[in-house]
Amino acid sequence: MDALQKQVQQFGEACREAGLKLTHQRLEIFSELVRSPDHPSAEALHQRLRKKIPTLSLDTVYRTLATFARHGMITKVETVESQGRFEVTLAPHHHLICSRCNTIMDFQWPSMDETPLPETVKEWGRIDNRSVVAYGICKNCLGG
Amino acid sequence: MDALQKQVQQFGEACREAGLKLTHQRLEIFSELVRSPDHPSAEALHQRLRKKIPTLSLDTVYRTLATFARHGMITKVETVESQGRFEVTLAPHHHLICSRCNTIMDFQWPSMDETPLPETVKEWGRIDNRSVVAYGICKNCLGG
DNA sequence: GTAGCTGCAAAGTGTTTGCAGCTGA
DNA sequence: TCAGCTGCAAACACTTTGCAGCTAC
Repeated sequence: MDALQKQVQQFGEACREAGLKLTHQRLEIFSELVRSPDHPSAEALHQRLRKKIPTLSLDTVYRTLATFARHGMITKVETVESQGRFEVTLAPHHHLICSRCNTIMDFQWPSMDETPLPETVKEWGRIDNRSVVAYGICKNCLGG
Repeated sequence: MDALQKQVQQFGEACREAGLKLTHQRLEIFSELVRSPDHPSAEALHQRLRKKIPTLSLDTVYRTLATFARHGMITKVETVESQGRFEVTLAPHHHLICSRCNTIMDFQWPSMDETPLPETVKEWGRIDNRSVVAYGICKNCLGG
C-alpha cells in the first residue's frame, strides 16, 4: 500500500472518530489535498477537482475544508494574502513564501522546534503550536 | 520630544524620501497606527480615526495602508483570518495569536533571530525576513 | 500650476448561509 | 429511516477601482 492510500485510509478512520460521514466529495477533496504539495486555496482545489467531479460546487469545497480544519485533519496556513491556503496536518514544519510568485514551500527545522520559547511567552498563556514564516524570493523568480 | 513625536517626525522624512505627499490623512493614519499596539485592521483604524476626521473614507485608509506597506513603512501581519492586520515596521519580533479572541501580541526572541536557517532553505532562494507565529490561548481567555 | 491625493460610489473577490432535495450509515 | 451532506443561488464582508474635485508642493 502506498503512502497516499495509507493516508486516505487513516482519513476514513478519522472521519468515523469525528462522526463525519464519508462522502465521495470529502474523500476526493482530502485526496487532492494530500496530492497537492503547493498549499492550494479553496478555489484552486475546486478547479482541480472539477475535472474528476464536474458537479462539485465551490461552496462544498469551502464547507468541507472548514469541517476538516475544525477537526484538526488539515491546517489553514497563515499568509499575508487574503486567500486562505490549506495543507494536510503533518509533522511540525515551517513555511517559505516567495513574495514574487506567492508559492509556499515547506521546510523542516527540528532544532528550532525544540528551542524553548522565551519566558515572557509562558506568562501570556498556553501555546498550542508555532511555526516560522520566512519571506523572500525563490530561485525561480530570482532568475537563477 | 516623546517617542510618538519622534516617530511622526521620522515618518515625515520617510515620506519625503519616498516622494509621498504629507497629507493630513496620512499623518493621522500613521500616528494612530503608532499609538495602536493591537495590530488593527483597516476597518478598525477607520473607526478610531472617524472621531478625529469625520470625513475620512474607508477606501483612503485602505489605499494609504497599501502605500505605506509598499514603501516598507508599515508591515502587514500574517494571520489565518481573512482580514489583514497592520503594524508599524519595527525591530524584528514575533507574534502570539490567541485562537479564541484573535488578539495579536508581539514578543522578542533575539536568540531565535540569530539562529541560522537550515541549509535547504538557502538553496530555495533569498530570504528577506522571517518571524515566528505561535497560536494558543491567552490567559484572559483561559479564565486565569 | 500640476501631479498626485481624497471622497464617493460602484464593482470585485473570496467566503458564508438558507433552503430543498439527496445520501451514507 | 433520517441526520447530515450537497448543490444552488443569494447574501456577505472585505478590498479595489474609476472618476471628478481638491491640495501639497
